[in-house]
Amino acid sequence: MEKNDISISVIKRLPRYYRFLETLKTNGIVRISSKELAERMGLTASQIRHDFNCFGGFGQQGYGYNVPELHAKIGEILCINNQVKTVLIGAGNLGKAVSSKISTRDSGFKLIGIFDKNEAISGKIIHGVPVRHIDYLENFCIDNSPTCAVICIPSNDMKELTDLLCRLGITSFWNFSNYDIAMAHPEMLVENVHLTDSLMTLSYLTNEYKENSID
Amino acid sequence: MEKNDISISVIKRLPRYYRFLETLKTNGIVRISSKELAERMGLTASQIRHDFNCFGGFGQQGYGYNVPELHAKIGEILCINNQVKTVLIGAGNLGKAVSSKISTRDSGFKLIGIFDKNEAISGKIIHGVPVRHIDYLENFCIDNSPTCAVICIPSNDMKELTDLLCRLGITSFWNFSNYDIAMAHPEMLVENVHLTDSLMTLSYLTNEYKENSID
DNA sequence: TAGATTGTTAATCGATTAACAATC
DNA sequence: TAGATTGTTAATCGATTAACAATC
Repeated sequence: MEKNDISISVIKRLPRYYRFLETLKTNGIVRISSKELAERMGLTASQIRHDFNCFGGFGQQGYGYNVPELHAKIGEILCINNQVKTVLIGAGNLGKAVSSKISTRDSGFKLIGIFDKNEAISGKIIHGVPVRHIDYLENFCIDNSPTCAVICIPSNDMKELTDLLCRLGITSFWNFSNYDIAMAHPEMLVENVHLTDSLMTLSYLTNEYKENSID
Repeated sequence: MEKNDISISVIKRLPRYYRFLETLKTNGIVRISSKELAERMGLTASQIRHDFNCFGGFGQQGYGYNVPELHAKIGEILCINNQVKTVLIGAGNLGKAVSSKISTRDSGFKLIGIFDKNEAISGKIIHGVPVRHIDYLENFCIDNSPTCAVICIPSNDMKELTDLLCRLGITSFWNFSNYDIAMAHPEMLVENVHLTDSLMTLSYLTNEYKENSID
């Protein structure tokens, strides 16, 4: 099976496998069976074997999986060691919080520019990168060719901004705004983090739970 | 069909419907058909009718759906007007960013306490709520009975913290840490926001996309 | 070899889509 | 009434789980 055939539901589970295997590795655990991993992660052994098999059998019958090997393999699939050039738009609290995730070693991304419309914070250094005024975004992109943009500003004026970024060579977005980039630019890769949607879902579940408790 | 029978995949779509209908309402649009809504949202008309029908038919044959009515109905299902008493643990950049989401009118939650282990920021006011030292958490919960906790601190020491919060009457978590609360406390409601997982998924997709472009 | 555990196919389950009768 | 569009059932599609032969 080709790498490109891994279904999106499997891909969404890879980061959790990766993190979990990292913990096992740190604790010096070298081998694990699908059964034990399933118990620890709250999945079925069947699903784990099915998932791992999507990208080539790395287990050994009668033994299980080699933890460091599997961990490295998943990291490779996730391209954790790449350094995709990335710009951050918006240096408020959310932007600052998010910048530390991008700047983590092995994030797969390299933060090369930060932009904000607030002139008062221009020149401030965040994770080694100076904040520039948003007016410098266009020239910066022409000079440095980032391919990923992280959006940490409100949805107003997002149409102009994303149109500009797409023209300037951005191909993927980590989007924290409610603006629907994927609808406006179907050719772009967009990973959305909709905090308000997540909170609304929790609201629904919390209240449903209460109702059920009463019965 | 009972409210409790709405499947999780439908629930996850409700906030987006809600936001979309809000925009339509703001623009003075009163009626919309499943067909048009589908085109605008990038879904199928069939799915929209199926989804809306889960919580009772609110459309009218030959007419479509009444926007303000549907918007209000979904808000009601999401319990957007509730005021679930909530404490925030961690007042760093992420905590501050997240506190503004909780404090939004119609979030369904009410921020009543903020806690941090950094004594230097004790007494600072965020969205009208003072930051307290984490040592005061226990007594605060005994006095004020919050039922939801928002976790914006690293995963270390999370076991002790979540054990404490569960003992103190917390029943739902908005979890930004990598600690697996749901595995440790299966009886809790947990909505996870795993930023690193989201970024890793984007890393995979970005690199897969590049490979395909070359071919 | 015997026991353990994978890889892989088939069966099941659930979610999405298609179709169309009901009805505004 | 005729046209439009829903509500709802059936068909399809895809993801998860079960089963077991392969094999370490």
